[in-house]
Amino acid sequence: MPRYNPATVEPKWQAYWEEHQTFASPQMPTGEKLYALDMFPYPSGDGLHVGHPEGYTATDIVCRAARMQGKSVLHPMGFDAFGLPAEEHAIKTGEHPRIQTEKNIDTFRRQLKMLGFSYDWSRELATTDVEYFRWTQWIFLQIYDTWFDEQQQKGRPISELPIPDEVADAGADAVREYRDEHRLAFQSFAPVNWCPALGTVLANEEVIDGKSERGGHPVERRPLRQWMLRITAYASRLESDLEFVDWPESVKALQRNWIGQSIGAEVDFYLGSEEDWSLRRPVHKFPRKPGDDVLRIYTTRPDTLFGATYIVIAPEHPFVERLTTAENAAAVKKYCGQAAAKSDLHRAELAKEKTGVFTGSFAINPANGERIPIWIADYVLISYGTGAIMAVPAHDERDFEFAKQYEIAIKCVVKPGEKVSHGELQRILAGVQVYAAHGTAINSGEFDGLPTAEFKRKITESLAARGLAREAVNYKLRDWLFSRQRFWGEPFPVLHELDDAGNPTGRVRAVDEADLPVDLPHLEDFKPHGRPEPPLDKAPDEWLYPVIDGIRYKRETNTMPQWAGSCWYYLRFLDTNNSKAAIDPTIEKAWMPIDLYVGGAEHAVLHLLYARFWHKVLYDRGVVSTPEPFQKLINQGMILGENNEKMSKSRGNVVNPDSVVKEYGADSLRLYEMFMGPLEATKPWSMEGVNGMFGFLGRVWRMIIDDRSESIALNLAVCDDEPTEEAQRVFHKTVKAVTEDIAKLSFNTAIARMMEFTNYFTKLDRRPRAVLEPFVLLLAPFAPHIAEELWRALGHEKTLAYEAWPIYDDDVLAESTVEIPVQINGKLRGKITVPADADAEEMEKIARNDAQIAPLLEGKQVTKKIVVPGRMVSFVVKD
RNA sequence: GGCCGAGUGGCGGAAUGGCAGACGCUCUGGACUUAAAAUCCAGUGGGGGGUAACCCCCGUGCGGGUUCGACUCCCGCCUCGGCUACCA
Repeated sequence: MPRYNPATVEPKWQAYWEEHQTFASPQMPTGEKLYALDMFPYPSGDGLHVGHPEGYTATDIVCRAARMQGKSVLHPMGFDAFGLPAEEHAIKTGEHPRIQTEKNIDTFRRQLKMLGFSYDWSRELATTDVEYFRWTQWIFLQIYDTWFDEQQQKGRPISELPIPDEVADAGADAVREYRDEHRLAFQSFAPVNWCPALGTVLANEEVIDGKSERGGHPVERRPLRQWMLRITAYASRLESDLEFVDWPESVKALQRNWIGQSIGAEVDFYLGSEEDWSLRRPVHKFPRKPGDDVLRIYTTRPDTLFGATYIVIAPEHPFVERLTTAENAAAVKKYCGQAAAKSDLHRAELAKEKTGVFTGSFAINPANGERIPIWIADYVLISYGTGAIMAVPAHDERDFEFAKQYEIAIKCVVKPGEKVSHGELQRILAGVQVYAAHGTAINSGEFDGLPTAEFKRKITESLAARGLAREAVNYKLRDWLFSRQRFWGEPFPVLHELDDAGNPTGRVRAVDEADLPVDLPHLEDFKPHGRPEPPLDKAPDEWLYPVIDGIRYKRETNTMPQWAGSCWYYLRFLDTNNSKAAIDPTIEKAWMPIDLYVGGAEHAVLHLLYARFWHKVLYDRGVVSTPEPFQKLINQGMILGENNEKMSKSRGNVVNPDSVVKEYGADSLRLYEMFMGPLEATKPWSMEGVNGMFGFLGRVWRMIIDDRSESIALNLAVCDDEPTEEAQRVFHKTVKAVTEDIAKLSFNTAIARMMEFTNYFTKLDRRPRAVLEPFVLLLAPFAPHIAEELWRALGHEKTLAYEAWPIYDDDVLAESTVEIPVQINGKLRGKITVPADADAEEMEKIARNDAQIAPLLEGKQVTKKIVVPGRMVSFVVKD
């Protein structure tokens, strides 16, 4: 009777593991440790999709194998549970988002357990747990309490910030403001997407073409007081420390790209009319902040200074008003107003045609003393560099486009190298074609003839000596807008002081650590209150207006973004239930860093960058012991639908793991997802493929179990014979391949090797237990339920989870003879069988005498021969 | 436009200088069965030759190159996918 039936086998072993706490990790590792982590999921209402178990199965295999290899394994799971959908649901139904969130978590937990992952469930956490976000708030306070020391390239306590004398002399408020300006968490005004019709602020992804995603109402951009995190301070370290982590080069490239380091120069252009203004500069040197008499620009091509024919400043540049002459005032005002109304995205979409407006003012080019016009255009961004550029239309595509549009002079100062055709060269020299690459300087006075790289260095030095420029480094990375106008997020542990009239004084007070957590308040309902301020403005007064030492405060009503919770969950897993600290330092030292982190490529930039940033702050503040959290990273590939398209509800090609498990069992699902192809590849789903894995597990079952017996009984072929030499070889080959493939995360080939083992032994009617038992152990990480059941049937009482991993012997593997290909003139012409240890001479002799080869060599002259012992023989011949 | 990745049988894939297509799916034929399912056995890149064990030719997106030998390395393209987008 007992055919392979996962429906009975799998729940049985899941219950066993849970009852025996089989996969509980030790608090501290003994011996070698492995911390393998999955990117925890957002528990959406749809439940798990088949993409989730791909990465989860991979780490599970690694962990199960590591346990059998004697390592201390930490393998936890949790939930990134804050998020918009639960809040949207709450707005619609009035039900607290926590209720919906917990329902979804229950579904996810059930599904994860159904798949037999060896998580230590006692460490489960959700970012929405009050006891968890208590420490998220605590970390925010650490960040708030930190400033970045540029000299030391290190975050330090704000109490150690040196206060300049003039600030100290200005009094306590000035000192407080000075500190606030330097904190890694600071307040700033930033535009939000305010939708008056919905009465709420929308996230960027809820705005489509300037309209709300729901209802299509118009959305305006409005500045709002927000919290920012100074991630830019860490840009250099976030960039350079990538060198030390074992990540895919593509992900490193993505992060480097996002950080976007560029090296160039800041150059001051004089705004006044004084003839020899620059003579004053060497005395003063290049000032840290430019004065009102100059416009400071950033360029990566200081070598093109002689070709700068105009200046562009961003519409938001502080000098706009000052530089605009009376006759241009109306046009400038109109232009800047339009630019402000456009979102960044919108601005980019409309970028096909460059627009701008002339201010009426001019600036002096410090390289050649030329007077050039100053324009305003939205293709220059206020948030990058100095918000002002020198435009060199001959050598920059954007400037070229703009100059053509507004008929501004185009002056070629770089002569292209040899790669350019004659016609092109003429066009470039004439200024009718743009040339952005390197070359040789022309029309650049004393610098003529210099190659670009050298020119860059020389002119920067020369201008720097005159106090007109300096080398400068810029980053594309922006400071992190860290607040959201939402209910369902972590409250900030921050209080705003109020004066007697109830208005904010601008003084901010951090909530005492002892008073954490700051829980979310009770709200009567979750409907928008119709103002751009966050929904927590609706909170009851007892929550919103605490009084401390006789001073009345208003709580911060912004909440943290969803990223916050995922920035440090990997630390909390080490010490989940610690009520005294975020994490015990001894435990942290013992388990960190994460040895294997697996997740989707969609998190290659933001999540990983944000988490690395927090980690570095915590490192600087002595909370953690490693500079980087994620030592090795792997992105699992996307699983497409059976039609080769992205899985989505609208395409109707979503595969539900519940139904797959119901029909084939978790082991087949796990095995199939690993067999589909390389972990990192994108690959399409196939139900027939799952069925194929089910068939394989059935063959494994019948190889060991007598499926015609009424009760569980071993197949009659299972015996205590000594395995034959060939059987030994097959077995050892399997052990070696599976062991090595798991280490390489090459699970598809590991499974193929186990299939070969099964094909071989199924054909035998004497199957030695001595190889079947260790085979079951090899299979266990991939298909743990059936492996446990077979292990039990083979007469073992306990779980196999901690049985010693089989070992292989290369000597057993070695065959006495090997088959070697023989090539003539590069073509395969025959095969010879030679002793495995045959030397080159012997192999050549056998090849020459081979019945296939000999006739082909007859009468020919062998001009060259290549013999690789154990590999191949190759002859080059001519008539 | 930029960056990254991928193109190998009917399909998923294997081989990362040395016998292309391991392993699985599909399909075909056979065994078992009253029959079917399940299972087991055999075959399965294309073309050609031989009674036959077998043999020959072509073949890894396209065009060049390096090499005794290239799916693999180099140069130039094409196609598809992902991410990103005026960063001076």
